[in-house]
Amino acid sequence: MIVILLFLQFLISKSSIMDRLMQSIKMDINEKLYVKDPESSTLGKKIVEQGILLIYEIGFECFTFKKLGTKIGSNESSIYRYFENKHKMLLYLASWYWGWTEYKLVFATHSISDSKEKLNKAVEILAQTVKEDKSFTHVNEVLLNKIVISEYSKSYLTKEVDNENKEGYFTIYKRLVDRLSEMIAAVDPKYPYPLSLASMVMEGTLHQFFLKEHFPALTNCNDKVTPAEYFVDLIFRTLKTKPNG
Amino acid sequence: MIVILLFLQFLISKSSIMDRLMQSIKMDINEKLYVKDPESSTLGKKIVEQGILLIYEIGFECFTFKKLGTKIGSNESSIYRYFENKHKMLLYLASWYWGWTEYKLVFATHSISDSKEKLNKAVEILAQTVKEDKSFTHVNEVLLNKIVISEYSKSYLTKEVDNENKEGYFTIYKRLVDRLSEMIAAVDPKYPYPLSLASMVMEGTLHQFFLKEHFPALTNCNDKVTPAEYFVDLIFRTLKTKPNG
DNA sequence: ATATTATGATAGTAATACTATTATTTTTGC
DNA sequence: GCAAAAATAATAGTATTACTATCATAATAT
Repeated sequence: MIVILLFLQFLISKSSIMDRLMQSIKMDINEKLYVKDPESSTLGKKIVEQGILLIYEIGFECFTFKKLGTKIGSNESSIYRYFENKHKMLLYLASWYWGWTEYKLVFATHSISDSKEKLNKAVEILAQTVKEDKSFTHVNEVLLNKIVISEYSKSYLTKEVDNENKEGYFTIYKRLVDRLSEMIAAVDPKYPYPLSLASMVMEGTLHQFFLKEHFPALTNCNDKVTPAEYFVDLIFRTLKTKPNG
Repeated sequence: MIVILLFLQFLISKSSIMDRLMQSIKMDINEKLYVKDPESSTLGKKIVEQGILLIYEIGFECFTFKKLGTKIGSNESSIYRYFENKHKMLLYLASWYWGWTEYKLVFATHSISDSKEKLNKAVEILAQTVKEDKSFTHVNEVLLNKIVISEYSKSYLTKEVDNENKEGYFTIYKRLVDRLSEMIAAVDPKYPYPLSLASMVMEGTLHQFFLKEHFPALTNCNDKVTPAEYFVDLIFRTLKTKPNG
């Protein structure tokens, strides 16, 4: 009996509820990032789905709408009716990713009242490896996570950042940094750099994953030590406290 | 009398010796990064000098050898005789920058025996704002620093990283991370993540400078709080000790 | 003074990053 | 079931990029 109950609980916590929730969610992405909402048609979803695969395969630099057109058996010009250019498409995909991450974060932390436990959970969510693709949607989150690791910086390291920031293209990401910053401040209201610590964790996580893959000599993260462990440890050392203590 | 002595000491520490040393230094940059050594001719130096200005002005994406040719009144094809392509040129400039930083780091820390003081100094050097251009060379370090902040990530976030890493294009940067990591380990040999902490500081510094400029709402660094202060504080909190104590 | 080397000028190619126009499907509303 | 509307595909065209190749000329070294 208890075995069955535990198994049920496992199912609920690990999969069902969360997954169903995620499937019914429509990401709230800045409308200026697309010409026509890719969620509104089959072709649009195909563009996003196969776009993710192609960017993952050949990298953002080599990725072109022409190649994507060939891959999906569609015309280049049709893709231009959904996205102005590949930069906007990257911003769109990034917003999708951070929106998805935000849902996971909010879902996993909202019911936690203890501020340390909450922060601990938040960092685990933000720095966790996206392992399985449980989605029934057209978005492969595992690959999208890898794209974000390798390409996200390129979306803001441009001469147009300030304008694009004003247009609200980075809103979701900024809100995530802010949420994390608030959780840090809740644990230690006297810590003077909650924003910098939060933005550093967000960006540093992607970087540590990248190093683990391409510069293993520059990180202590590996098969046994996850970026999440490193950052949880870092945060609680910095705030001179322990996750639970 | 004491005033004069103090003034002399100020001059030596702040400027003369260091500057002269730097001017006579030839950066030890991987030879595969250029076709012909730009240090070996007037045109080569001009390409580097004006290249830095142009990349700073229009950003790496918009930067082309044709535009640089026009700027220096030289032919596009002549630039190709120095660098294979703009990506290699970026790697070259980055190597120059990290080589220069390494000199500053080694010079400023080698005589410090106290490990905490040494680490403190190292972080200050790595995270310091490059304010003045004291150089008599063709390289404008202030602008190069800004280029590194905005463009360095693009030099390794590519599909070719692993090959280029094998070719040794990132050697100097890696050595810097290693040096910092060693200094961290010297202060706290039991700290389990010295490499991750070091690589995070190196990368995080650039990121905090970028945020300060373009996303001030995501950082506590500003006119009064420098990234150096934030990172020194972070490191010594993490290692559960103080810079001098 | 001449051979060598460096630089400049010109031309050319394939690919990129689009825009515009027209044709053909597909969808939908009645 | 049909016409109108909307979506997609096909084609063509432009300016720019990222080169390569060749040849001419200028600078320098012996």
